[in-house]
Amino acid sequence: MSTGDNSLKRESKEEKKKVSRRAPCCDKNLVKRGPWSPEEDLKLFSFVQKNGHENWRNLPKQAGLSRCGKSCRLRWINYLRPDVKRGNFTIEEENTIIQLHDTLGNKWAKIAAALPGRTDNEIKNVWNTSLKKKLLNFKRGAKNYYQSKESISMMSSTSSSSTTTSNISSLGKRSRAESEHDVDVPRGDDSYVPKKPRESCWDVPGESKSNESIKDISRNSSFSSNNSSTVTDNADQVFNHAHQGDTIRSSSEDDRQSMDSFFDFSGFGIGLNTLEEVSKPDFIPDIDPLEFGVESWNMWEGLDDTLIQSDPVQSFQDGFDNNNNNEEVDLMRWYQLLENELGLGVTEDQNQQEKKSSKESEPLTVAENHDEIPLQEP
DNA sequence: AACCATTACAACCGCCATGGC
DNA sequence: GGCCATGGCGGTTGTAATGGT
Repeated sequence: MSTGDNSLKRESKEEKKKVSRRAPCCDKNLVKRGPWSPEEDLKLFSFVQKNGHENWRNLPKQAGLSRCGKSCRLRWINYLRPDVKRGNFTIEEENTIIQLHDTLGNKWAKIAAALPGRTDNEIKNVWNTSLKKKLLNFKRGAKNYYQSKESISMMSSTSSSSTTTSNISSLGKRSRAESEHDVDVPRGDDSYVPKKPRESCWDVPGESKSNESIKDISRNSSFSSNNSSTVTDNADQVFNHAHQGDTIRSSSEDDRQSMDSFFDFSGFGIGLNTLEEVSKPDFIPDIDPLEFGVESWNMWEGLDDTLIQSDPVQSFQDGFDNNNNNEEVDLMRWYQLLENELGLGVTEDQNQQEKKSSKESEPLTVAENHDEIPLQEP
């Protein structure tokens, strides 16, 4: 076959492709785009409540909206639908997302199916803007922790000399260059702290997002009634109510913040195979945080933040030195659990031996080396 | 106060799956 | 089986809000 034939064939194929290419669902010049106004929300909400949504393509026309049907559908599903749960994600929900993402990948719709009231879009956003980074920090922390731990073991077993100090530093510390080459971490440092989430235009002052949204109003005021006047009246009520809008602090903000501090170890955590975009050094233990379950996460959350965030190695050592403190005992147990999970476990006997040998040889204690093993960049 | 960087989230885009004809 | 319309999904973008300097 000649090259001319080939080009003809290719052209006809492309032509066919061009011809068969579906026309856009709506004329972008004729439909409105961008953020939805309260009036539009009101129209859509009222219409769907009254008539349902059998055909999204025709809906805008029937509802008096100059929007693409697809846009209406999205707005309804992601925002106006009565059973959409607003507000911040709970720890349990975030844990579920992490678990499911680990097994399903970016199957947001499937993940959303496991979280009633949450939309795939919302979950996707939370993952991309928050959870992914938190887990990244968590993972990075594991690296620091185990590096530090490793260096302590080395010191103990070799009756370290003064030269060890610098070794510890180099092992435990992440260089600036290293930090700056990390993937997807804002500001190139280790201190990612999510900002306060933005409030929706429908949020009501003094109420949580989830308490007094348009959806709840609809539920509480017989919005589902077939009586059109009732629908309209209630829709007006929604409209008026919603536009008292002012920024508020959601009731679950505390949950969010505690979760943030929970995750924001800024250098303490565990490996995750869910973050495929993160290049993993071989020596980083790659365990699945999902193994811990909600109870374990909650236990973490219950721990003193300073214990977790300031210096896990210190905490680790303190655990041996002060077993009377329940929290520290728990922490110690958790570390052991973690180590066992990682297959890097230091057994109880080894711990005792290590402690003993370290006392005998009197190396620099972790406490003394505190400044030498910074887990956070200043 | 102004500017800039960053974040969170709503919305859009394009592709794919499905079902009816 | 092919075509078409529609809905669903995941990736990406746009932008308001926020915080830091």
